[in-house]
Amino acid sequence: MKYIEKLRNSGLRPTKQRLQICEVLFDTEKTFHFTINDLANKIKKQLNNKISLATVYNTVHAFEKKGYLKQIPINSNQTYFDTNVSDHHHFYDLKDEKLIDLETSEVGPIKILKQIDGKKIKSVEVLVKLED
Amino acid sequence: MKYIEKLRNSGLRPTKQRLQICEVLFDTEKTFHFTINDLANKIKKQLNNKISLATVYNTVHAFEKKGYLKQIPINSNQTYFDTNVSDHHHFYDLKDEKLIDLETSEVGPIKILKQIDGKKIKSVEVLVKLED
DNA sequence: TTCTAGTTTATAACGATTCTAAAAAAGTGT
DNA sequence: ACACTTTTTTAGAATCGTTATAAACTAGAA
Ligand SMILES: [Mn+2]
Ligand SMILES: [Mn+2]
Ligand SMILES: [Zn+2]
Ligand SMILES: [Zn+2]
Repeated sequence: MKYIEKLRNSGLRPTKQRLQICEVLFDTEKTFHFTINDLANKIKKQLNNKISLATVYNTVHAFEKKGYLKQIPINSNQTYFDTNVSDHHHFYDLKDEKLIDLETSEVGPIKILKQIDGKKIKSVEVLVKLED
Repeated sequence: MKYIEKLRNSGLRPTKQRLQICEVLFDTEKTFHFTINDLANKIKKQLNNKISLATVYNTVHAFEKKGYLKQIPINSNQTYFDTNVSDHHHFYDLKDEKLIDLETSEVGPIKILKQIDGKKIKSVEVLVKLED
């Protein structure tokens, strides 16, 4: 299995559950956005297999910490994650409540002209809200 | 009271509670960021007066709908609001979990080179995450 | 195999937010 | 002032996403 090494190198034991979640998250043509609930449902359908919700939470947070997932800063009752961990931005369709990727190359260079003493910039993320 | 008209013009009855919340939110030198809980505490201290938490929620949402407050897109267990309703951006200090304003004039012009069919851009918000 | 630390699991707990329904207040007309 | 309607406030309950718990299980090492 191609994820065993990846997990081992991260200090995460390659358990059956983690490998299955890897499949669902990373064995895809395209990257995607999801909530924990989305993911739990996807696992059930796609793998015909129940993984405890607590494990889904634990795994998603572990993967996020290792940089295999990103959390998307948006206001929602649920937290959104992204399997696209490259630097990029998002459209948020307010009506459909859907996220759409906006690549860095699709946004002109962003100049931050203010500095905060003793702090470094870790990331710059743009959220473009859409209406009809 | 200077907020009576403002509320009436918005179709909101100028109740004692709403006027008091207006004072706390808008009778300040500087704009600020807050959570519902922050606000409830501020009311208690500043006005020596209890307002039901449900009313604080209702009022904040009513004010947001009327455009007197903005919600800040950020991932936190609590929702952050902003009394600065002008178009502007934010730094987020990951360590101190604090928001800092970043004015539009302090960010170079942002070009969005991608369009979504049938949708208009409502807002463009930048979140700059800070680390030490 | 035996041991140990890490992981999974069902379930409880937590906490921010929303809902409920009854009481209070605001607005309107007389 | 009064009667009447509509909006608002309120305490408390309910909801629901997320986190904590603690017991059972498992991976990896010796
Ligand atoms: Mn989380
Ligand atoms: Mn809200
Ligand atoms: Zn994305
Ligand atoms: Zn602000």
